[in-house]
Amino acid sequence: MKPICDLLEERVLAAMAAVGGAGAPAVVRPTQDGRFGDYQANGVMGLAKKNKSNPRQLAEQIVEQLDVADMCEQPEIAGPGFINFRLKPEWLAGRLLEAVRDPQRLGVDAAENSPVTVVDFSSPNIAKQMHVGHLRSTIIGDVIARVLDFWYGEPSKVVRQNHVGDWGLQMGMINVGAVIQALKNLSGEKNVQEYGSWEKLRGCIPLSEMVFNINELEWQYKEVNIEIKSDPWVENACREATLNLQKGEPEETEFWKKACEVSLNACHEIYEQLGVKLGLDDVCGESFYNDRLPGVIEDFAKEGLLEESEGAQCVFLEGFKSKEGEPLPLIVQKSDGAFLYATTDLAAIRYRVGELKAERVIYVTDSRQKLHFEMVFAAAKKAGWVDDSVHLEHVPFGSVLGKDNRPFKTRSGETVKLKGLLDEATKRARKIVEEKNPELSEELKDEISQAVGIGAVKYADLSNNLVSDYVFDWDKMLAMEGNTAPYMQYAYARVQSIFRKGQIDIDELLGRHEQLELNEPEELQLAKLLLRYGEIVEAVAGDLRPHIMTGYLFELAQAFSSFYTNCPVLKADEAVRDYRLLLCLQTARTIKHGLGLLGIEVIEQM
RNA sequence: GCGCCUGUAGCUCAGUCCGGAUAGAGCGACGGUUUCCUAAACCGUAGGUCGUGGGUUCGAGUCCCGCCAGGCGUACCA
Repeated sequence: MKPICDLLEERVLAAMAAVGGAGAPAVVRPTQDGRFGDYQANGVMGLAKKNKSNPRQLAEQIVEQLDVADMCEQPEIAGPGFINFRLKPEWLAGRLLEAVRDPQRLGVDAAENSPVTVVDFSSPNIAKQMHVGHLRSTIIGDVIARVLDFWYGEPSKVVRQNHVGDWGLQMGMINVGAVIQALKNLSGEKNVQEYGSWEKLRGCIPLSEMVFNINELEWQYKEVNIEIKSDPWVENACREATLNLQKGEPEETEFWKKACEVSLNACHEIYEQLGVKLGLDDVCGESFYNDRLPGVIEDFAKEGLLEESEGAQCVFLEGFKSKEGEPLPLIVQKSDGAFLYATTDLAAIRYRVGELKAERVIYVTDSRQKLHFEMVFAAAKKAGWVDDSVHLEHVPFGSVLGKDNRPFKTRSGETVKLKGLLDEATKRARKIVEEKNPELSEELKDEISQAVGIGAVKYADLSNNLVSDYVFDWDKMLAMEGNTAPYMQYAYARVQSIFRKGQIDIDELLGRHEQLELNEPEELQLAKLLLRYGEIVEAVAGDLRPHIMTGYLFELAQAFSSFYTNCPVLKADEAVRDYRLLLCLQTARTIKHGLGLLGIEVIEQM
């Protein structure tokens, strides 16, 4: 089904063309105020200005040409030249019925000619547990992938990429850390200073026999950082270990593989807990691009773009300036010969465009990396690796802040681990369920607290405009009132309880109805909102801004709550009862689907 | 210094890309609603120099220029 907005747009355009205004935009929008009808066309005033004609007279001419009698009441001209449309209840009813008959897509058409799209998100580091710093990328990226996947339709054109940090010096560091720790365990608090080099250190313990979990790995990593400060040779040992790994030494490689496995398993437990669709298949980390890095440099050199500056290999791009006003380079190879993240990102672009055949690549990272991506994109274009048919997009987002308006930390100043955060969310939700509905079964309480707790964290994040920072506030996100996950889930549970109480057979209900009537204002309001779902999906897919969806769902849930209190369903006369049941059905589906695109679960009871 | 982002009701924020009608929500405050499908709800009231000064326009929260405040970034971390 074509969105109502688009239908009206077409009709207005046709009418405008008929009075000599072909090519001018119709600017059809939903009205902000119900007194002006449901939709309005604002394009007439612009056209009048262009033609130097009287806007109200022009509007009259256009309205005479307008053919909208099937869907709207007689359009009205208002103010300086707005055309207002009020949709006919019977037309709305018919359309709603059509949407109800499409349980898969809810009457939302898939986009045409959608591009193969890579969504790069989450990107945690090996050897460290995921923390709040990964929260936004992970859930926003997941939402973008879900929305585009639905909007693009079958077959899927969305490729998820988890660009994990699994290479570089930190890999050597965890290796050194693990050995030091193992030695300490064997010989008490013995000082490791005597070893003096990686060669001696690694000889003490067979790397392949080491066993560790993610907590140990992380702790060891921190310990190494401390050791480096007291024993300078440790830093060299880390470099040697890293070098051995890069050379493919079997022992270091095996250790590295195990560390990756342990870390990734921990990440995937978090994804599962969060309900994020990101699998091991989607992992394509820095190490993957390792042997493609020299090629990046070579190609820049071939294109004549490579310049040496202060010992580093750089690409200079127009429009980027440093502090001193000098040209700001994109460094692709450090003076010591090592590659850095710009190099890896460039190699990744080439891989995605060249081998994954991506036509659109979306990077979901915090806004501090904006400049980095601007430069990387510019460099990739300058080198000719991407042409104008490929869209590289950075979706920047703000930080998660604590109540003090500073980056979110624990009381002792540590980074907040995602595991603990999510567990606490569920725990807090559980406490509320216990208070509100102590009679539910334990199993149900668990299910509810899971959905509500995790949903609250995600919803709170997604309902903010991406670019702004937001303050992490348990009480606010778990509140039942306001634009929150629990409010939305509650609205859904209330609809479902109607079907449960009335023992409604949905197939039978659907089979029984060839028509639908909308009479009460609450019914009409609900129907109009339900029919806007497609417009919303399109807007979210187009702008990549999930809060458009949360805003819509909130409005929908409010409209339903109002309908629910004012229009009894099960107690209504048979015909009215069925019309209302259909409204309920579509409401439930839309909330479930919309929350689904946001990666948030619904529950049948709460 | 330069660049980017942000500044809208007591608080949290939509609306700014693409200019349209009397600037919208939620929370909090105040008042009302429960013999009735989940009151984790609903209905109502109060509350705004849209940071600020200019400009463009029939029309500016929205576009342009200046200024103020905060955050972030700004050559070998990611």
